[in-house]
Amino acid sequence: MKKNAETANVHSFSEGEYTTAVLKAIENSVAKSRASLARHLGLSRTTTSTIVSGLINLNLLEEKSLLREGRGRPGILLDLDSSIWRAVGAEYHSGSWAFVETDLRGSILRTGSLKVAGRGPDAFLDCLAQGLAEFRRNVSGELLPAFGIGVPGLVDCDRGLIIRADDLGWRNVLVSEYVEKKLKSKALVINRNRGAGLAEARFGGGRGTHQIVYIGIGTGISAAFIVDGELIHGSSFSAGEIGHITMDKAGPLCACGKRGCLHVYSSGTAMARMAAALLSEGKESGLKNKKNQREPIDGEDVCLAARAGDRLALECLGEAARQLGLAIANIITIYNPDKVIIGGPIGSIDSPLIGYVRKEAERWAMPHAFDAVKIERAALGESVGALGGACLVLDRKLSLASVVRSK
Amino acid sequence: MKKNAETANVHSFSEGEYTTAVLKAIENSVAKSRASLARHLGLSRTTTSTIVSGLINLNLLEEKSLLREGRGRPGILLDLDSSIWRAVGAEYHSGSWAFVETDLRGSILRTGSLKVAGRGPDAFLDCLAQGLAEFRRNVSGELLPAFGIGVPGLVDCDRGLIIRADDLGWRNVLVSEYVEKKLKSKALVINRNRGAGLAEARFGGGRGTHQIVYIGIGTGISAAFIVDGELIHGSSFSAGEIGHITMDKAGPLCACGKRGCLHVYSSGTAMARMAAALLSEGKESGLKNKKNQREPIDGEDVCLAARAGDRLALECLGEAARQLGLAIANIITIYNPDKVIIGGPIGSIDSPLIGYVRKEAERWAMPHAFDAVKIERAALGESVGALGGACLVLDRKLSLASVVRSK
DNA sequence: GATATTTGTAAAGAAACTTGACAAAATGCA
DNA sequence: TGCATTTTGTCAAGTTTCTTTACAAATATC
Repeated sequence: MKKNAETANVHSFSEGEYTTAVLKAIENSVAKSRASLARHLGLSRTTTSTIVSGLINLNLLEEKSLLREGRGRPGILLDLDSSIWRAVGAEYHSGSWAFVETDLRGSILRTGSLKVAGRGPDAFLDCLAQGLAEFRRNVSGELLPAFGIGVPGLVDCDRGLIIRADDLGWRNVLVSEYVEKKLKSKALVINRNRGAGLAEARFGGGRGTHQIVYIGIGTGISAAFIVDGELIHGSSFSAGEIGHITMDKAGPLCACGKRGCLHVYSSGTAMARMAAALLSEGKESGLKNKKNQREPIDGEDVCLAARAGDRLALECLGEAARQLGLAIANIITIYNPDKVIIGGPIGSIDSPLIGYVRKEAERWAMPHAFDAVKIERAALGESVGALGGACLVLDRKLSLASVVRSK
Repeated sequence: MKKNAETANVHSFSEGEYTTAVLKAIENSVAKSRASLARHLGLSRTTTSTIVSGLINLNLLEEKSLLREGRGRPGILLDLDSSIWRAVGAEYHSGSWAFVETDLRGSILRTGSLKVAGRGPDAFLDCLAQGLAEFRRNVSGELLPAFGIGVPGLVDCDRGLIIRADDLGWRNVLVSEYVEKKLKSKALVINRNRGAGLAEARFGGGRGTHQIVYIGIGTGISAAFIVDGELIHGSSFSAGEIGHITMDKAGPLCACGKRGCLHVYSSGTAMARMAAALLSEGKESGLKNKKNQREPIDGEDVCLAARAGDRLALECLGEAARQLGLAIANIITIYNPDKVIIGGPIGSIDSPLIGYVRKEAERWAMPHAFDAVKIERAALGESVGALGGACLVLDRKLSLASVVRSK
């Protein structure tokens, strides 16, 4: 497809509609060879061949084995070329920056981290730029010239800034601007939880599904809604903020000033508070030891104890699941997703939580919608937030790779 | 754009990507003249001119006045041509079929209705086919060869059937198949409430917004989620069924078998039940007269009485709004829409309901999301459901018109 | 009234896609 | 085994779509 000179990118290789479609079809495994691509996209085999050649030249695709299926000459299996291009993503989490380097298929090749020295957005940004500069030095291939960055708080993805992060007390942190100035490379910013959801949708359990809901549980709770691989941002970038839906108008006071938010029942913070309260009532639990060590109990401790069978911890999880299950039930009824993925530092733990949630959701969701949904634990590991950042870069691999090669 | 012969539509006129884009740009008023279209779509003025000529030839666009803005030669204002093509939509509602004829801009030119004689899906379908056959005879222009049909219940839009309509006790009603056989014309089927939401999004208060939520309140409650003009169907076509989200696990029993559904608090049925209960307690109200007439009070009666200032009716509305407002607050927090449109037979009445809901929603929604949303009453009138059907036809005006003209 | 600016169209050329043909590589059947 | 059948991938030639360049028409500004 040709473009007007006023807005055109002048490259040796076309970035047309069909080129994107070919890449997507291969990514989603809906087509495997040139001929099946042609059938799937309604293009001639010839054109498909030309497009594929271009993508192979750009090292975005590679030919693999032969496809022996049915009779006739076997096709050549095509897949993303994982040998050349690299994406770098970052995520800020509990005082540190985590970095990942991935190939085009989203496989993590290398990780890194850097603890932020100091407080406030300046130290936060400074450490990010330093960490990225260091991390990109050791990239094992050709770097796609952009960084994807997962950060806490409400993010304006268009302008690349944190509108506000209430936990940290920050407002209007210009992340993209800072990184782009320091590193002379494009920076794409996303809420870290939404990024994790995107990563799960693309590379985790969400592969091949149309509508997924990712629910990230850590100290807080938030969600990501993904329709056909695209994140729903909302009109002011707050779609998915389920932590502050009201479960009970007369419930306990939440930090946000309202009462009975999901946050006060089912977040890691809530689990920890509940456990501490029960312990101070004198109930028996393996968590006592931890308490004696003067380090406060957190949500992860509770989940791990529950996994080990601790009765007090199980009680806390059950209580959290009662409200979380109801919230998920209502989301399933409202939104009718294919899949609900439970992740985040707490949600990823192989604890009884997901079983409780599933049972509760089944009880309250509309049966038709519940029958269509699978509720699963997140498939990806710890670096999923930074991987979410890398997703943003990988989404643009075609244009990024073209820019590099046209130089 | 050329298509492979295997899947191609052989027409005199191209239905390419850009042609669709030109139509959409004009519909959404993002561009007005050939030159502004060219800039907006990144095309040359020449190509844009060619595409526009084709659309004018097909009577989809027309030239209107000159655009005198700034200096230079004035452009020619383009708009949808409302003089030739007609779309027909239908909706089933309380025992009758309603029909509308619209022009390309969604203006209603003519309405009609037909009462269904008999019960059950056979009479329902028979009457639909009869009514459409009669209604299309008097179309005032050229008919786009498809019918858009809004029906109650859970609808499989791909296959054009009612999966189930619990209120009526029906299952697997093959609407498209029947209509297409009887009328030799394509039939597009949608849930009537979702259709109404689509109509409001396209032609009502939702014009120009990105994410809208339409909430239809009649005897039941359901919603439609529309992102960038496209309806979210969900994985099994039940996205938007908010009538059966659980507001209170210990609430009153709902017809669906669960407790405390939104339906039992805020539907028209619920309002009527509440009013009847208060009356039987001996409370004073203008609704008494109605009751004496041995015709049961319904939700509309309550809303109309409330509008007139009746205290008992106002109490019922306030009670309904308390739960509805909370539900909407949570939807706003979760989904962060630009606009929430309250419609349906009950929601469309200019009663105090919307004021109550707004107040309640403000109280419980996350402030950031609430600040970004407008809560409004539906702008379109009674025939909105059938207009929703017509929307489905108008969405395909390009290909439908091409098919007709290529004959 | 002259100049600058913008619009819409025409003719020629470039780019993208298709058609038809053919060699290559497999299967299926005699 | 051999031969017909099927399917893939590519080449050359042709068609369609879009762009570039050029120009007349219609307005605002000075």
